[in-house]
Amino acid sequence: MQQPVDQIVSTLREKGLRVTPQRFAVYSNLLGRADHPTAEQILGDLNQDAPTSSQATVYSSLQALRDVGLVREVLLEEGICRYDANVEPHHHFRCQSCGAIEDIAWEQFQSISLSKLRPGLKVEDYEVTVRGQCEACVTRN
Amino acid sequence: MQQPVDQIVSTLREKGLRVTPQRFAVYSNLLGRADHPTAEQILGDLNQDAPTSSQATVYSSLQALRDVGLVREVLLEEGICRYDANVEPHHHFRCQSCGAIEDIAWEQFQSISLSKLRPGLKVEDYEVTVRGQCEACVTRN
DNA sequence: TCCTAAGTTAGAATAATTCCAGATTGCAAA
DNA sequence: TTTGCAATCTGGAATTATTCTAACTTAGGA
Repeated sequence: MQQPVDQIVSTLREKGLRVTPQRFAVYSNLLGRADHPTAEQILGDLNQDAPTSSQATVYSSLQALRDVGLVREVLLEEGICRYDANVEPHHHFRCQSCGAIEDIAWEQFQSISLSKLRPGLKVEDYEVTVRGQCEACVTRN
Repeated sequence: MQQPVDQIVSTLREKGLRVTPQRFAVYSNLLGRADHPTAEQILGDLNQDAPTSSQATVYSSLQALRDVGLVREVLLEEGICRYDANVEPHHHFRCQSCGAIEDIAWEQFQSISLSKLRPGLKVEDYEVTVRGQCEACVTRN
């Protein structure tokens, strides 16, 4: 998941975003983690050692990244908006016990047929959310 | 979708909830509409003519109803939590243009096979979210 | 190097939801 | 039918997540 600095910089440039230290840090942080953090968690991460970004900046960076399609939001819990730098189509699993979120490969549900949906609807995208218990929680109980 | 008063009352009782005018009103309102309102919309509805419920009560009623499985939340937009009294399994379609939300019958995606998911995961539930444009918006453009 | 539109900031504002502590009430049992 | 009380309701304050504002800073093209 780790990408070299140069590559991140050029990805941002390609999308027409100016590369600021804050914006770079937000995107880079998101690329470097497998979980799906909230804006708050990213902010905490970035400012862990020394203050580098204000909260308004983290929010606006995330919005900018989302607008150009480098980041997508993941809505699985009430009132909690998480972010994901993996924009390859994929689905999500959420553990009802511990809250852990895992990616599910797109191919899992490739069989889905949208053909029988009410005619007139123009489908652009779809996503499957699976809920249950993760391996750790299953064995624990 | 409209249910007789007695039936709503006994449904609530069966779930072990006390039947208060406020709780009844929230559930009844939700049963009577096809859309997926927010807590705020329900509150506005109930207090349209005369004040009947405080906002704290609407929130807590929704929580109580959700806890016993009479209502489920629908998370399709960032920061917006909607409620749905249709707890029969079904999926959702959301129009990216006008924001309209439609139910999709469960059978549409019954073909989904969860067998190939990472072993160890215990699946309890899943839901498909489809995004695109509704008929009205397609024809408008 | 300079210029300026884009980005950043702290702090205030807004919005959604929850908390609180006292008043009320549904309903089970007498 | 009354009664007792735990569950529920209430307004207002508190909390949390997010956005706005207006002044300051800066990335990067010319």
